[in-house]
Amino acid sequence: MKQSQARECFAALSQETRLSIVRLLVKAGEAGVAAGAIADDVEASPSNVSFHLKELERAGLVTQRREARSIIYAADFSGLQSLIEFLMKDCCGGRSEICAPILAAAACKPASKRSRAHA
Amino acid sequence: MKQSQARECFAALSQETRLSIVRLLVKAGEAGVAAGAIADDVEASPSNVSFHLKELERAGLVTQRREARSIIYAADFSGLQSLIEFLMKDCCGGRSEICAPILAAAACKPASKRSRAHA
DNA sequence: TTCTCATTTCAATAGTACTAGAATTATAGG
DNA sequence: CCTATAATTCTAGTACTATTGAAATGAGAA
Repeated sequence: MKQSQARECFAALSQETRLSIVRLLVKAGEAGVAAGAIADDVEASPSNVSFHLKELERAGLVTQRREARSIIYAADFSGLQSLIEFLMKDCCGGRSEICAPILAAAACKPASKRSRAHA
Repeated sequence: MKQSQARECFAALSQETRLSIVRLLVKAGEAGVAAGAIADDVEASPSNVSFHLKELERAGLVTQRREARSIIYAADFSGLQSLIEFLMKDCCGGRSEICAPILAAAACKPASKRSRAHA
């Protein structure tokens, strides 16, 4: 990923409504969420959500597909991967004992912030 | 990390000069870089870099310490950790087979984009 | 103390992004 | 074909953010 593209991704994520949308879609996974349902969830007008979704798509963070009358949006996990990769690339001059725990902490946790799993 | 704070982080990273600074400091690791040297590296005026460093500090992405006449800035790796954690939290409804490879790909690679290590 | 270097603060300007509402396009059903 | 629904596009107004250069601050050296 080039720096200019990473910048666009961060810009996309720097806006309240858009960040809420991405978080919603990250939770939703591959199933995705229809545009209207997204607007309900983040409590914004349809036109406003449409504007932000286009922005997120341009940044490569979400994908869209039509399903009957609805348009379903889903997080683009490969885009997220590239972004994190870009941010941490060459970190610490390659001393992985510093950055390894950072990524370990980010590992997929099922709806609980604590490390003590209670599922 | 709260959403508002994550938003500030992304906003901080969404600006060309600031993103260059963070990448520089991520590479530099704990040793850090003096403000003046940062300005040279990213090719911006001292006052402009100072403005951006303050912004990055406010977001919790860099730390500063004084060393003689210079002020040394370093990446705040715990801040970066929290940010990635926030972005990927509860992802895919807990189906780690989807998000695990994302984080694996982001693992610390010593200055080479390819997986074939040649150090 | 006085001088010098490194960095920050300040004030003004210019550029960019966000929001809301009305009109438009696209799909499904009667 | 005509109506209803889902979503997007367009336009205009408002607010925020970045940049620049000059002046001020703070730390060390003579």
